Amino acid sequence: MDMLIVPIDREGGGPIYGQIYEGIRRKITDGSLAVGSKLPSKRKFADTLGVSNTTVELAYGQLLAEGYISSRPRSGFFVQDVGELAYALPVVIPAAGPAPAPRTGDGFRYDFSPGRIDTESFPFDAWRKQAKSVIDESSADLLLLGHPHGEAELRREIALYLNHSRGVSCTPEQIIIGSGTEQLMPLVIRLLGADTIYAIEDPGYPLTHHIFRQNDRRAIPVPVDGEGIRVELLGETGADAAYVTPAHQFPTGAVLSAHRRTQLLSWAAEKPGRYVIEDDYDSEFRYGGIPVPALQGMDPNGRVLYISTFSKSLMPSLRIAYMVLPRQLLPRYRELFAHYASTVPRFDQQILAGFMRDGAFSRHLNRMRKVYRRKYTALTGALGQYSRRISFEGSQAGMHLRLAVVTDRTEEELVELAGQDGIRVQSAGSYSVVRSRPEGNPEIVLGFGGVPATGIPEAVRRLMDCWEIEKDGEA
Amino acid sequence: MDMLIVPIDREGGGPIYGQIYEGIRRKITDGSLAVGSKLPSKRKFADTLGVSNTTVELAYGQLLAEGYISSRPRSGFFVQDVGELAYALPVVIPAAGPAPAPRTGDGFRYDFSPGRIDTESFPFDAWRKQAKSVIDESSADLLLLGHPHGEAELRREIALYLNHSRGVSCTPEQIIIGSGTEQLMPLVIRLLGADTIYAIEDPGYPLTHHIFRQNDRRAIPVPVDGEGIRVELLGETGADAAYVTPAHQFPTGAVLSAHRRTQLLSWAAEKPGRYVIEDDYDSEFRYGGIPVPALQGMDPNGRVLYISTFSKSLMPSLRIAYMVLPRQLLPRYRELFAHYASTVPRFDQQILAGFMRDGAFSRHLNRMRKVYRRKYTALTGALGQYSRRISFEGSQAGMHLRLAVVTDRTEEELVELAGQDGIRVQSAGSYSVVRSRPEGNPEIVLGFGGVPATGIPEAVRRLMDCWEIEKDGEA
DNA sequence: GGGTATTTGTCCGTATGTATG
DNA sequence: TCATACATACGGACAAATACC
Repeated sequence: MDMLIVPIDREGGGPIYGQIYEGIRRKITDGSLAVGSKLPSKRKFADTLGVSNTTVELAYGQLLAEGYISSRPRSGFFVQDVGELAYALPVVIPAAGPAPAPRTGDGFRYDFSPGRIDTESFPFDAWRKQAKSVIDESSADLLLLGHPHGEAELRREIALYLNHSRGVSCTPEQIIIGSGTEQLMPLVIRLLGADTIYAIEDPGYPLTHHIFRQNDRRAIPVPVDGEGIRVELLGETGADAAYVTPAHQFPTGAVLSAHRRTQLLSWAAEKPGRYVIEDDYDSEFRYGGIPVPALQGMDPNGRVLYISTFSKSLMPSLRIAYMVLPRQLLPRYRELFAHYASTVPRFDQQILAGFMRDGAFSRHLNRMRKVYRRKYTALTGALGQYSRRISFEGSQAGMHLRLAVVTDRTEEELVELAGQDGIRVQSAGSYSVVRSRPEGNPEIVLGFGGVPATGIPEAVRRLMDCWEIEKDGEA
Repeated sequence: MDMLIVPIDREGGGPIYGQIYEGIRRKITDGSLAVGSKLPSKRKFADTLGVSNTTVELAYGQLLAEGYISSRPRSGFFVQDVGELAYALPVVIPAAGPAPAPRTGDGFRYDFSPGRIDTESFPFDAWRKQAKSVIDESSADLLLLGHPHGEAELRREIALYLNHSRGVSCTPEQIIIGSGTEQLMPLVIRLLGADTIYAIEDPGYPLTHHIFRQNDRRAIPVPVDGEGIRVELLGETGADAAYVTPAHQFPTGAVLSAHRRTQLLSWAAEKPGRYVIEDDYDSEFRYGGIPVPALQGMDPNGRVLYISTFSKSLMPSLRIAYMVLPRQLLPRYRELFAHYASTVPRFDQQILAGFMRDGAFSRHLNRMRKVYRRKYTALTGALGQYSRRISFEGSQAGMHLRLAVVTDRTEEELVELAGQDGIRVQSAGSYSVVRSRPEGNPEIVLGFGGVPATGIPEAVRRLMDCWEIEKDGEA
């Protein structure tokens, strides 16, 4: 056997044993060391390399643990057959790139995507405090699975919040914590059975439509007007369940009118097995008028499944949402999903529970209401200067606005033009289920959550410039 | 020398070395450790207790200084004759602490449920370190949604780990991070299309069967024997995809034999559209023989979907799992799930990525391997004393064992009897799809992950007592 | 071919640097 | 600064395997 050498860098190369391990591993995987061949003995190799035999021992031990070599006691170490490496070479993974791309909104100067939130006013300190306290006080117990419906502490805080602030009437037992609408909705779909037909808002939240389709459920689009979904059309659809966003319809921004609310609840009560799925995704933010209480609280019959999320009110990356089930559905839910564990990490649930318990969540909401109100007024103010060509409905809520633009261009062209100028916007048409607007003006959805209030005037000016829309007084 | 054990409390029990010192001192003074007998070597003891060499060294140094033991260089430490010196030493008075909450796992004294892990050896410090660094350095950017397939940093670390520790050949682009098998499998099911028929192991992992059923997919049970799933029967099933646990079959513990691996991969390659779903849930833990490389790495044709989780290797409550998709399925995956966001909080993903990058994960795995090996040997050792009535296969892997018990009782009766005595066990029959064992001895699955090694002998004794099974020598 | 010297893996005690709080 | 814990590295003792006479 000729002499095996691996280069050793005693300074910056990391642990010596690691370098030895790595050198040998490479020689084995690239075939320089034949299967079955004997490695130098620990002592010999240690002498050759000028290190102690324990160092070599550590390296050999590592290789042994990973199955690259085998040890025959008092004989030596031998290269193992690490498999048919001929056609399954380990992939070389590039070193961790340097700066992970500054992420300036994917290259957009202003990003009006709905779903983006304000990141400047997040109470990092309060959140960190909770996180540290949860992590520091974490007992071994927190490693094990928690309650399948979510941590009791968090469900309690959510129940308190819902009762006080949203007019939702529920106990912690009715609450199911999940990772988001896209995770909770399939559960709802299975809970309501395979034969249920759903009515959905058109235009509406596209992800939900997607979910119905992917779960092989029928979803009938029902038109939306200024008062929200046209409840009077529900009867014709043959639907058993209606998915609605009463507080602030997406994307039109309409608030479901009181009359239609009553209508909707009566529709649900008419037949056994009918349900309303109330998605209350951004109800926390209203900038004028009275807060719209949840539909769920107006329903004496337990026909409303209430579903909401912390994506808008805290951060999208947290991935915590929840739903409130009517009591009569609980037994069936438990039966169906007896084997399921909660999909949300317990640490995060505990952090959030603490955050709410401390009152940090309500303080945060109060602050954010002001922040978003400023953005809202800045946006409506800026847009108001173009009222000859731009119209929008001011529902004074949420984090998005829908514009109608008087122009010859199509929605797609407007989106494209804005994009070329570094401004991301979405066409309203992309949220339509039934594409039924070749006539009428093109419409654009502006999500203002992620745009700094100070930048909004400029953003609007650039937008109008690139769409060649002049101010009311000009031209 | 039989194993010396001292209880260690990592949280409130004060310095570890002090606890070790105190434990040994007591054993010496009360005579449990005979004069002249050899203490475990520092390394061995450190391994046994799951602490570092130096920690034991401190304890031994203290005992040495106080004359309880003597050191013979390069031989070991030996118990000195301390005579009646014992009671002259200061007595340690236990801190007043509030009743330390027995926490006996839902009222069970010993919980042999599979899926439970060891919580005593979790590296809280390393985890906390990462968590704090992520939280402290978190920029506002981390509040927004991340990559839908999971954080790039984490996918990179997983790819590195899989390539060099599991023989899985993949790049980060192939990896999808999810909240668990129950969240990832439905994606797989939709990815492979509505018409796919699945072959599943019988007996097998019940949750997966559940998922197939709830997603309206056909799943054909295929029997499992000592070499794993009977691949030769796959052809008859008409299945297009096979869900298997090759590294350590659940619940039988069988390792899929080399021959069947080849067979399985050829079966998959035979027809276009055939796939193998490899669930590698607890492959990290093998206590003897060579580590079984993943099937995925042996497959040149891209027919294996590899799926695994951190539930066993870190903690179930973290809710992070991942899958590796064959390259040719990536376009379809992106198309189908374009609208989906990752369901795992970004904070947790970043923490885990840092934990892996630091090497803390591999260290943890190495330590846990030792911990579980101890439990495994303790369990097999204890059970070995009842070999006339109890048989089991020692696959030297994973965190569970399957026993066959010679008795007139049914599996249910055995489970019930154990439960009455505060011991939770599961019947093997509960994992069968086709109930086909009225004949034959009842079988029990013991998950030893969550039972302290020190308690295993007693747990087994109690179990045998309540089942009225006598030791080999007795009766 | 049987005894012996050497080689070898394994296990051991020890020392130092570092991170953390 | 100090206590604690760990990773890394050093060199020696031991017994089994091997090579050699």
